[in-house]
Amino acid sequence: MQEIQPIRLDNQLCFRVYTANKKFNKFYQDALKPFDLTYPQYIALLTLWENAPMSVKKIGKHLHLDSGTLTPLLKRLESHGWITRTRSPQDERTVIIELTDMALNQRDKVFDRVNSCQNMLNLTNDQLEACMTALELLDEHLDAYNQAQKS
Amino acid sequence: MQEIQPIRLDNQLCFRVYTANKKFNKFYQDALKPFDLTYPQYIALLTLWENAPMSVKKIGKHLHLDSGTLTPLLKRLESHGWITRTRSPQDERTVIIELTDMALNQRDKVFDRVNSCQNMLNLTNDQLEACMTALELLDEHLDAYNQAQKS
DNA sequence: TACGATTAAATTGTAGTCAATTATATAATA
DNA sequence: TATTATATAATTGACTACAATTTAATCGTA
Repeated sequence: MQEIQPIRLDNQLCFRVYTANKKFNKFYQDALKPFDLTYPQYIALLTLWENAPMSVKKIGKHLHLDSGTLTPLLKRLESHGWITRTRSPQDERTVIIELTDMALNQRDKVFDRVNSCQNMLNLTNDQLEACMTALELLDEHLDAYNQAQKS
Repeated sequence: MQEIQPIRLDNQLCFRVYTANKKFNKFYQDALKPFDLTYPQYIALLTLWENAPMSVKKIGKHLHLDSGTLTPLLKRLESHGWITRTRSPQDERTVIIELTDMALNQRDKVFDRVNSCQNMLNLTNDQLEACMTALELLDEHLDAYNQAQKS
């Protein structure tokens, strides 16, 4: 006969991640308030600052988001003047996202603000490294599980 | 003159947490599929299995969720037969959530299924502990920041 | 060339999240 | 006691997130 392991919420790693994610959201809500950006909009801009111009598909690959999430999000960024959306003349299926001058001009201001907020988190490099390592490991194992379940 | 630290998405701890959270969601979507539960519904049940009966307010304190999230979520759990929602006769403002017999009967089956899926993650106790510790630390620092910004 | 498969975005529907407001009940107090 | 303040849920609106479907364009191939 099998012994059932009772599950306590506070012991659960998933709940720690879930909670940390929400607190990070709040953190960035404060950090990004001067720019009227949400966290998902911010990470979309982050990848664009690195790689623009990009197709919606490519952005989705970087952020693990599909068009159901990205299309409205990008329309909001467009209406706020951060990006432009244009169909590629070479392939009319793809939409090319480019950064506006405003987005390029604001980049360092955003970086500056975020960096200074991050400094206020008072995490040492060692602590930060330990967190990154732990999450990378977790990521790998979750990937392996999710991959295995697809088949 | 100040040097601006460029921000790369893949280096960002927030993005690791954001990604891990989504992968955990997918993990639990698979684990909970036999019970037709979402992850937020599952953690609501977890705290109820520990503490029921509970008011909506008290559940919200445990999960860091407000009534805007909980009211519809609990209505779904009710319509699927997991819980009952009744106004307290002592204080008509509060709604008391109780578990149904079905929820009590299913508890061990859910635990069993989740435990066996967690085993498939192949994380050693040491690795699990390291992740928990890292996230607890992160939690504290995020709390400290968010608390400081309120004033 | 024409037709079937594939691909990229957009759309639709369901669910979660939070801020802000509203409705109702209870508590505090003038 | 009447009025004000406070507390609890519910509601509304905006934004994510994802599964499933739809639309349109492109590719492969018979």
